[in-house]
Amino acid sequence: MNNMTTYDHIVEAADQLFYMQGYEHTSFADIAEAVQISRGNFYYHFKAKDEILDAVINVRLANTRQMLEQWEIEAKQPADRIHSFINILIVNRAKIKRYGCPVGTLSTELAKLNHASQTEVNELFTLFRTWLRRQFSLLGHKNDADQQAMHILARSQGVATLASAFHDEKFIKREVRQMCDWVDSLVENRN
Amino acid sequence: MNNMTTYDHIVEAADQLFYMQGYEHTSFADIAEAVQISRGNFYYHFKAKDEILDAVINVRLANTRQMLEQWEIEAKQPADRIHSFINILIVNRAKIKRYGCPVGTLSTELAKLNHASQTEVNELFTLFRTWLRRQFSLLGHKNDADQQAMHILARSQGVATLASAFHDEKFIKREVRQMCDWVDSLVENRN
DNA sequence: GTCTATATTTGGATAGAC
DNA sequence: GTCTATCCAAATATAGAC
Repeated sequence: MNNMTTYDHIVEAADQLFYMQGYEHTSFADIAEAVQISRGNFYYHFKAKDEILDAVINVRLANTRQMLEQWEIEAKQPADRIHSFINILIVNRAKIKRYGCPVGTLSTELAKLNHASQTEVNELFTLFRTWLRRQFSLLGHKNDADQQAMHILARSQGVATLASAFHDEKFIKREVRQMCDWVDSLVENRN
Repeated sequence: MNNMTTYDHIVEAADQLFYMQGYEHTSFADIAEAVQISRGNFYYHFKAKDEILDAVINVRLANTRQMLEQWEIEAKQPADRIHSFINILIVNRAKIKRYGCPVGTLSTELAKLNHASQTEVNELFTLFRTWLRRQFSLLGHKNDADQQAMHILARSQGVATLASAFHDEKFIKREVRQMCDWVDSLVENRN
């Protein structure tokens, strides 16, 4: 990946910094230092800070779509696919413990800033929601698939928030197990 | 309540603005306008912005303690008390839909700012956690009372986050009912 | 494409009059 | 206690050289 353009480097660094420090708290100076370019150089690639945010969101959207596709390929059973979703809490637990969920925290911040890109960030949530809904539907829960999707999304968000507040990885593991068990119980109930 | 001091007015306005706009995004100018005082006047009451935050947190801690005491007086059964907790999602649903949970969102923001007052904000979470733990214990779940407390805290947080992202009050009501039912099921299992 | 220099604005904070 | 005036630092953004 050494054929990455400066544009890509900026977006990549901004992505990480927005996650770790928050969008507003991250300055051009911060990003410039991470990418090792001058502040002035930014404005060749972006008109304003908002545009970097949009670029970051678009990258996240693309990555998320790819990840969801991958999970669908890797697991044939919808229950296993939902497990894959729940398991990102485990896979990313180190960062979640420090910075929370990248989607949830950005969504929350932009809501308070009343930022124009709120809708686009929430599209990230919608991506997960729609994908989960389809899996629950395949599981045989056609009537309440969307409600189950929202339910598991919410629980994941809550786990990320509290794990971050209490810096507690064991809590993550415990809740993840509970959620997976709950998904499995849905399968059994169908039979 | 007209015998409130300027100090009180500042803290009250800051409390609301920190909730609605976030801590960092709220400027002295914002608070000054809300309280109708000059910017310079702040520094008679507070040495720095951080001190206003501390004052806000202390007020929230006091209010929370009082609220928890009240719930304990109003309801004799632990299950009903836990219902009272869950029901703040309904009571405050209009604001939650717009700004999320005042505790969770502040905790998340301060974590990203790596702010010195993180610990104090999380004391708010601990207040709820300890109180809930006691109720679950009284319910007969002595062994896993703390886990139940964390579980219901996390679910509340998740509901607040998603309700805010999707601006969905019906979702709040549905999840609140589920949580209350879950608490009731714990009572039945004990018998 | 990238840099340096600089303009502009905002926000936190201080000094001192009233 | 409250105000006005002001300082200082940081942050976004622009201009123009290389």
